[in-house]
Amino acid sequence: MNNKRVTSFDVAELAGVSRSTVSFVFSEDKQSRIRPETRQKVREAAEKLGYYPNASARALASNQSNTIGLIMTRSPRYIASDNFLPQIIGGLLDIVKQEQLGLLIEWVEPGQQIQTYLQLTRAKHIDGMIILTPRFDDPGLTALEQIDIPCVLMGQIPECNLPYVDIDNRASAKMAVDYLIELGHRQIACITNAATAYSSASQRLEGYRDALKAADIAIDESLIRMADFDAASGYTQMKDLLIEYPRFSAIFVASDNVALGALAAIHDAGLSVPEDISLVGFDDIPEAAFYYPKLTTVHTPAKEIAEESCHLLMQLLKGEIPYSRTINIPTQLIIRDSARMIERSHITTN
Amino acid sequence: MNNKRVTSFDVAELAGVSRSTVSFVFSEDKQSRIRPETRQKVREAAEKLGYYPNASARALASNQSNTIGLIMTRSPRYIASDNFLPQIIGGLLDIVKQEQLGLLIEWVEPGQQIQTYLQLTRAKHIDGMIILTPRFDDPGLTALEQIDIPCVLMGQIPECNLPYVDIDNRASAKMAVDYLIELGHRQIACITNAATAYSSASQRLEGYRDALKAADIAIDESLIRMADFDAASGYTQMKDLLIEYPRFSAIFVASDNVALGALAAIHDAGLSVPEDISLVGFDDIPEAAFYYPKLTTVHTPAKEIAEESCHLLMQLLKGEIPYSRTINIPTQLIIRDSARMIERSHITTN
DNA sequence: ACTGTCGTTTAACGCGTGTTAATAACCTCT
DNA sequence: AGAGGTTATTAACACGCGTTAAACGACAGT
Repeated sequence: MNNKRVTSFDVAELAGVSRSTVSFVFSEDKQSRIRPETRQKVREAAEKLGYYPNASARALASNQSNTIGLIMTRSPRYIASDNFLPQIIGGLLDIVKQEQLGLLIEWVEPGQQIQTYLQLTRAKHIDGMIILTPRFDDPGLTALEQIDIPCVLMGQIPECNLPYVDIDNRASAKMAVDYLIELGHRQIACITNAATAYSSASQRLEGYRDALKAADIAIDESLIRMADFDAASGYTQMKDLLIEYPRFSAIFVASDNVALGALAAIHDAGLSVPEDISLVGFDDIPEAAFYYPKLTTVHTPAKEIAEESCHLLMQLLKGEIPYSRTINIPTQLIIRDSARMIERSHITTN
Repeated sequence: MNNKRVTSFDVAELAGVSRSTVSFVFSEDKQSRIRPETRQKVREAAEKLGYYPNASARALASNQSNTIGLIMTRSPRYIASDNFLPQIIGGLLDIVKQEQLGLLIEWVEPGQQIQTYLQLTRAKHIDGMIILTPRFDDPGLTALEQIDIPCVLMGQIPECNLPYVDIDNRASAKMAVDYLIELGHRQIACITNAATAYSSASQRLEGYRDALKAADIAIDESLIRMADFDAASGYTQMKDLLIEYPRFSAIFVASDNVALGALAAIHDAGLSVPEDISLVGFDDIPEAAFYYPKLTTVHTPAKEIAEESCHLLMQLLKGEIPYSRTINIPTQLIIRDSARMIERSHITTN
């Protein structure tokens, strides 16, 4: 019906007050300045007219957009098979809604990082951002350090001073591999979750190495493979591994997504888990408990990570000095069915 | 360094032209109005100063935000385990980036729909929106029909005239069940993907009924269960089904996510797929090809759906009249390993 | 009745850009 | 060289709201 746009002026007119008063009513913080009855009048008028404060005008005048950005560092092709993402988005949406903020999602191309980050923040599209799985080789990060833009990394980059929220990837991976060693395995392969340009991938790989070293097991580089986030890459890498070098009784796969593919490759090779090969995953995505066999894996509390990131970012936005600029979320090994004690039978099997 | 905000005025000054000229240069469509050399000068000045046009000011002046919204109808709890979502987001991000648009993600609570939709569009946070898996019982949709807001549904709602992009859920589900019937199955159970308030769920259930009717098989309501998007609900429903009513040789599970849980329940019951029970899924999420057994399922081209939705919305935004306001994307039955011809052995097994 | 005080309300300016209508520059042709 | 026509540029207003400083009104005390 009412095709005209409703502005605060209209509301003011109907309520019999000035436009400023309307503005005061709608900026909650200084409520004390307005008399309750006046505020009530304004609210009613706004309601009657169907008034919604214009976000752009507000952003322009106040110089804040009340929107934060979630920056993804992979291409849509890989985003599409990232089962960790929904958990992150779910967690963020929850908080962002409570806080009346908007959530903008963006994908940044390699090589475009600096420009994209600057564009997003300088243009005030967003007040601050959360960078999901940052990369070592991201030149934009140092740019962000210099300019003072509110920003939180989901994942840690060594020698980078930006605030971050992360798990201890290295220790968690070590915990997983330690478990395999405890079970008697000595020949343990590894498939990473991604290329080592991603900090989580290289850190998890380090954890794998740590565990072997601590147990005095020589590291066999040919037992290490790099996957690419998704099940398909896990399948490929596992298949290769089985063909080229079948001398291992256990494997640490640094992502449940990838592990699913690995499982399929093992099945296709006529072997089974954990009878022939023990497998420990990483992430504990919701589906991991339903894989066949149910995955023993490192639980990464995605929701908590999302929430902490969001809170940290909001503190930075408000100018509060956070208790700590770096937050580590504890992980936990979830023991299910995909790993077991090594058996003699294995040796004959392979 | 340059802590002052750079405005088009600064650029104009450096380039020795007026602010309007700068504005013309940055609004690509009317490029012809500016002499190439002038444009070049402006571009260089902008580059040197690190100028990024302010999004809010631009949105305010032009009355368009160059941002579209992706509206989710479920709670974060269910969003977190939606493996279809990454594909949608990946697809949208791809196009949105090409078109220089922003993508805002929002979750709408039941009961808040009208308010949320109005708020988002009237406040010009977004120019238009895509509503993911709309619900029958969403009163906001009729509101959207009346007011003229660019909007595309990902999923069809009967008696709703809003533009939509969808697959033919009913026919696709029938195709899946037809296949089971072809394989000789007569006692076929069904677990839906969600509550029937979601259009896709009720439509897929109808397709299941259609197939049985067409084959003159009586419909046994006790063989029908409703799941809730995720594997956990699939597990629960399947377990119930196996305990209460084990007289079926095949099952149609209207979502791969849910199917994963169902598979786990079947395994836990000591049965196997497809030896004891044949299963056909729906969606063909990327992981489906790696489940155990590899899922026979209906391929839903998520990326294409995302792209078409986005394109349709953009046409609406530009005021072009689209070739068609409703787009149906064809699906396809992907035959893998989870369904097979019925065997006599089955009868003894159950 | 007048002054002073405190708590409300308002006028007016600024945020940075898009865009129209008018001006200026330039070129061609007689 | 001047008129007419085309193109390049600019001045000025609009967009809707936040916010500061000033105006206003009520009220108490002398």
